[in-house]
Amino acid sequence: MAKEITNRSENYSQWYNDIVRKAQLAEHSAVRGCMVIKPTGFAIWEKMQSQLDKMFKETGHINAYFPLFIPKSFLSKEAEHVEGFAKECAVVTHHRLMNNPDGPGVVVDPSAKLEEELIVRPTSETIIWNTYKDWIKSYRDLPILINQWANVVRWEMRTRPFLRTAEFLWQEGHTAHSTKAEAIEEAQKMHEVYARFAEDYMAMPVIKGAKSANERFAGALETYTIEALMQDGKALQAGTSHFLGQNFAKAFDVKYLDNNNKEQFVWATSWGVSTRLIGALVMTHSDDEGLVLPPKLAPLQVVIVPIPKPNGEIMEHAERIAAQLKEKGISVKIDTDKKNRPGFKFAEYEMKGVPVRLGIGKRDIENNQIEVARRDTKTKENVSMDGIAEHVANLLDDMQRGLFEKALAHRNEHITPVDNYDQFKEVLENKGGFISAHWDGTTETELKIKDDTKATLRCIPDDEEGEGTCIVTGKPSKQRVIFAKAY
RNA sequence: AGGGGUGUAGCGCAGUCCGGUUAGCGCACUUGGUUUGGGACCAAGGGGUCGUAGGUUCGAAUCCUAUCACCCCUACCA
Repeated sequence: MAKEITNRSENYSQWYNDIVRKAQLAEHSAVRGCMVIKPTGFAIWEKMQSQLDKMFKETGHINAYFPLFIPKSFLSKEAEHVEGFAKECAVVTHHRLMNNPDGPGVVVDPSAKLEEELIVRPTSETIIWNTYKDWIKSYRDLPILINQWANVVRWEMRTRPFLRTAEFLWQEGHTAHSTKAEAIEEAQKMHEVYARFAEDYMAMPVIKGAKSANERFAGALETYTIEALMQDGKALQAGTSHFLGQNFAKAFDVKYLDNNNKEQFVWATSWGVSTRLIGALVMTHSDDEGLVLPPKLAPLQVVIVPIPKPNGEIMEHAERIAAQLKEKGISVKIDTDKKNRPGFKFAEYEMKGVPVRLGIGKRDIENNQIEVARRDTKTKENVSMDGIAEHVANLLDDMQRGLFEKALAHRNEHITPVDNYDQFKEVLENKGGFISAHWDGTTETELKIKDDTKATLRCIPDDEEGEGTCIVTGKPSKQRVIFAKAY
């Protein structure tokens, strides 16, 4: 039987594309740069959404929805913001079509030109702060802690499923505060929420830190990031949280009266994660056999395969076990298909990343046992049918932990401290991964490294101490920072 | 955005250079049968505006022009 998925060692990009397609997460659409997220891929997103949404609610946030379209003039109100996004905006210029006077089909009606063009949101700061202006009058109106689940459009030249698409789904939190300290605390709190989600639910270890001035969000004073390492040694920015200072408040004139009856500008944050996390999930855990998912985010956690095929007796046992699993909150499906043979199904479910597969046949029933196969290690064991639900529940926990530990080990093996520029280049070239090095703190040095090596400054880690000297200039450095080639 | 490549059935491809019966092959799909504890086998079927739009020609998957999409390598980005 032909191998359906390219090996990682052969062609990592192709491997990624194969997984996305074969595990039916997404496919290319008729629209340039836009993908169709298929039911399996969307189910993963729904799992992520429901958990994140819960965490946002627990930290006091509520959901709302703002328009898809943004008046062009709004975008230009914050100078750095417009500079960051102007190059990748979709623009709506007309509001009507007409029959083509010169032939078949329809054309844009030239008489229907918009007075002011509309931008399809690349992010919503401007429309939101234009709205907050009306909502905020007094310190009593603050804080505003709002999140929205939405789609955004960034007109990218090169796209890849989930990692970079012209349209993507995300959440964006936008908060307004009366003090600087409170806004910084908010940005850091959400940074922490993202890190916890990545590690506890995606089983994906991340480095928490701040972005350099050069890598900051357009319009932010500080950007906090979680950076993950993919299996090919490249870094992926998995979530960012921004302290926006008073930039947007000033651009949109959002002021409040404090308790001394004095006008003050409002302090802002924004934070977001996107469907890119699905790409991160794929590239963190999957193998040459297909998708591997952490149980907490797997749309289907357990599949029961009757062997060789469903019949009355086998189904009786299968349904009983399925009921026991559901009792414990485990999602389970019995494969009642009679067309394919067990071997085919095994390969199929491995490709799709179902964490646990249970095989039940005549032999098992005679021995009061069940065959339990785990996707992550590809090992099988026979387990007594009594207490099987308990066993599977523990197994899922083990797998969740095991996937994190494995990813963590890989990540830790690929954080390499270096003390001079030659060593930096050598490690980047031959080993890849995160490189921990001293840096003098200037954009100039950062850009030189990028020009020389293509590595970017991923983050200035929170938990790094110890002074040193910059590997490029020899100037003093407050702490080591993380460089890597990135997605 | 620059360079290179590819578009032929759901998927993977041959055919294109050198135009000429009814456009092929493998997998997948349908039906019947035999199988069934790690990707089964036999037989008979169904499925194509050859990416799209023009053009050249008696005749175009094949030649010409335009256009769109995707892939790889660079540049930019969640």
